Amino acid sequence: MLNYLESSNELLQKRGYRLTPQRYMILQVLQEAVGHLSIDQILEGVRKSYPHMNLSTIYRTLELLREVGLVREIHLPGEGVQFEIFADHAHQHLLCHGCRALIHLDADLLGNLPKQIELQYHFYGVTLDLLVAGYCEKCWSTMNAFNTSG
Amino acid sequence: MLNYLESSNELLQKRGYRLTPQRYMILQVLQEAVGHLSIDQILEGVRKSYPHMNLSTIYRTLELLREVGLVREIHLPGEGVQFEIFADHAHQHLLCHGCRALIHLDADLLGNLPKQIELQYHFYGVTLDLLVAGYCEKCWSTMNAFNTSG
DNA sequence: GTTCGTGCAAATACTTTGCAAGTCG
DNA sequence: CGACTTGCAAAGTATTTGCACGAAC
Repeated sequence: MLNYLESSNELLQKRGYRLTPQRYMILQVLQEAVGHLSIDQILEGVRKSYPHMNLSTIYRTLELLREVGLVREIHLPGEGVQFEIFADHAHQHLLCHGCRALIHLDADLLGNLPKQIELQYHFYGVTLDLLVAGYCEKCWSTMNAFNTSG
Repeated sequence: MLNYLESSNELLQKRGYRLTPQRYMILQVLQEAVGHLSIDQILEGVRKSYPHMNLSTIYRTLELLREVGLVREIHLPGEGVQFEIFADHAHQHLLCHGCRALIHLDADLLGNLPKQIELQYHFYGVTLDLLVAGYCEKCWSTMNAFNTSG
């Protein structure tokens, strides 16, 4: 997928930034990842090919890439920040409050909501992030053992 | 709303915990708040009536209350963790990547999705959190000034 | 008296910043 | 040369932990 990295380069240049080796490597790691990565995972990933990579460079780079719209950050309860390539798809997670199990939902649950919101609120390039949190069967019964009077 | 605090007490007791003055105050502050509060806001709030309140007590208490299901944590891009009384309503935020403006959406955008998910995934007591992120009109044009070739 | 909870101080973890040196246009 | 970047070290924040003391069961 050189195309992606090339177009990233263009975008950065237009904003007066360079696609340095470090930035390139970070984008590459993010791109090759299936989902979102934590700061540490990114660091690790880059260090496989460039052991010298510095943590503060990661932070600075991610902030830059976020600002120009190449990556986005994801927050999930109980976890640190994570990052991923900015893509035009909805995120849908199902989280159990009890055991903190996290499931990715694939079904298209949100339909044409994005369009609807763009029109209604004059927002553009919107992505949706749905977090469904509740209790899985197991944790639910644990909860209820305490909740029901008696 | 003494009822709420009383039932919190019951719940805690059942799990072998006590509703100490500190915990009581924290719940009270959260309850009186309109929306979600940051750790600092909670500390501040409690200190109005009890200047001695300690930060680590806040952390420990929130973790406890979260675990028993009385409060929940909320993460929004670019902000620290926030907490609120666990209530059975959906959160819907609209965030601008550019200026980080945050808008609460009131409309009922998600319909019967909760029920649907409970049935389909065997999760219970689910709440939904929708984060719609995009660019507001102003930031969108700024972006485009850079994005369009030329 | 034993378990639970708090305050305080110290330890960790996470993130940002300042600066000297290197790279690219 | 001048603007942009990085690595490193240091400074900041945020969060967690250990422990002695006090309160509740």
